Amino acid sequence: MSDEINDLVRQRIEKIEQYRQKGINPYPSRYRRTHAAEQAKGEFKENEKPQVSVAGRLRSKRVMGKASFAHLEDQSGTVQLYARRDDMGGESYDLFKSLDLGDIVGIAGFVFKTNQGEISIHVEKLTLLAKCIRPLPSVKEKDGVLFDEFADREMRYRQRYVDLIVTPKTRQDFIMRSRIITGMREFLTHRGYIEVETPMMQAIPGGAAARPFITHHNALDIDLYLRIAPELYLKRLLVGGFEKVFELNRNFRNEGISTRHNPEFTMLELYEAYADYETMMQIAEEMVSELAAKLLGSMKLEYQGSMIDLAPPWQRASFVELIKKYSGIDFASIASVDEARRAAESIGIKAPGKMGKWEIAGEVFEEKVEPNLVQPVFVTDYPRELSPLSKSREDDPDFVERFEIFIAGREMSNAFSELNDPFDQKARFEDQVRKREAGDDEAQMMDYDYINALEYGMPPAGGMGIGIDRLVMLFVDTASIKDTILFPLLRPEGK
RNA sequence: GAGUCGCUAGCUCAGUCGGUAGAGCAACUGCCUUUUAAGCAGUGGGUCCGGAGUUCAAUUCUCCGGCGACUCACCA
Repeated sequence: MSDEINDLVRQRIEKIEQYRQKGINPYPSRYRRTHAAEQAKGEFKENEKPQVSVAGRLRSKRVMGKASFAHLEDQSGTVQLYARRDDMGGESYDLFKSLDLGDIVGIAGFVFKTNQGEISIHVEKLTLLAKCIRPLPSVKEKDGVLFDEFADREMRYRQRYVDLIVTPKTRQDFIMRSRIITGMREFLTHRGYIEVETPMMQAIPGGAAARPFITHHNALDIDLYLRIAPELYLKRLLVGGFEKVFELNRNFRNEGISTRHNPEFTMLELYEAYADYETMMQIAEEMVSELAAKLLGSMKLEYQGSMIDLAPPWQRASFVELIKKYSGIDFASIASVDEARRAAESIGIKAPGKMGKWEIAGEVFEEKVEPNLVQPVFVTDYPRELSPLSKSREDDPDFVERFEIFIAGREMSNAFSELNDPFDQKARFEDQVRKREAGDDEAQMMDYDYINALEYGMPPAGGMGIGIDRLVMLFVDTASIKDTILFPLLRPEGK
């Protein structure tokens, strides 16, 4: 708790003292309410006085002598309160007048309609439930327009609880996030998937190219890594005989923070035995478009000024052809690394010496292709060199059965037919180890136990990962990933 | 990690070509028994992010530092 005291806080603390002297407990243990605010309004009947009790936070107050209006807010919405001295008694009315914006109160009374036509609660009994001693940002609202909106982004992230109180969009966006996640669970469980939990602390961090966080287990005296992906554990479960599994939880990557990156982020990963990357495309299309239809009421949405149509089928285009289309470079007809480097440099893309041909192609893709991929598209057939866990194409082993989904210029998903050949997988790991030894600290580590698992036989399978935070960004039309994470990582405030 | 911008009352923001600051809302006092960004009258409230330097004088100028936003780099 902050020890910062200003006059406004002091005044409210003094009110608490006054309440206590009058025998009013400013923090009572419980209050039984009969209705949520929105529900209470639904009880209105002409010429009747339906009794309700509600509880919530006082968000506005208009005292007009011996009568007052206020708005009470709970999670369901807001309801206006009407308090009259003659109906509740002087002492109780004085308490009402002394309330501050932000106080949490219980209200018992009857539902009626004001002259202005707003269904309200006529207060008969007021109970203080929690005194708010810190002043809230004084956001006001008329016809859905906010005045003096709480705008300090730093404060909104650091004190998300305040942001949630005063910024309706923040509340709505996180409810949307919850619905998306719930919707995904339903979608997958209805298809026979089971949800599993695999280690977040791993001795060998695998399944992605990223720098991990390191932690230490004291009793075993070993270093452990926070997982960068659950992939290798989920595929061990395919070996074990679970045929449809998913995990929807956090990954941790020790990398930069940006509008699109938070060190801990939420990923859906799913794996299905006897399926392949084509199956994953169908699941992605169906799941995302169904969620949009259900939660947004439309498969079209506006994201940062662009109209995006999520209705299936989504466009499909190969990695190589997209690069050719947007950069003019045809990597399929380029034989040497030097030639690839010259081609990239000719369009202003740097290609450091240790990069291979397809890594250079990856750079060109990021630079020239990604920003153009506004409508949903499956980018297919990645080079094997960039895909150490994907199964090679049978007709062209230099490429793999893999796709990434791009929407609004962002990678939303990565999926492939899973590499289940232990010999091939071991060779790919060895290749990664060489890159690692050459200084690529994002190359993957050898995982002999994973190879061991594959040696028992993993059924052919399709798998997919979907970045949840980014998908939520799309659905709630926000430019920063921080607006989809309740408590994004910020540097601690120095004192 | 680099660059740009920002940090002034509880909140949203003005402002000071260097002479220690102002508005609206919020708060306090008074009036007001159907208001709703309520209204009217009055009052209080600030180490102007921190430190150092220049100066008679720094919130303002310079430098260093802190935190944030955005862009870039890394990445999903």
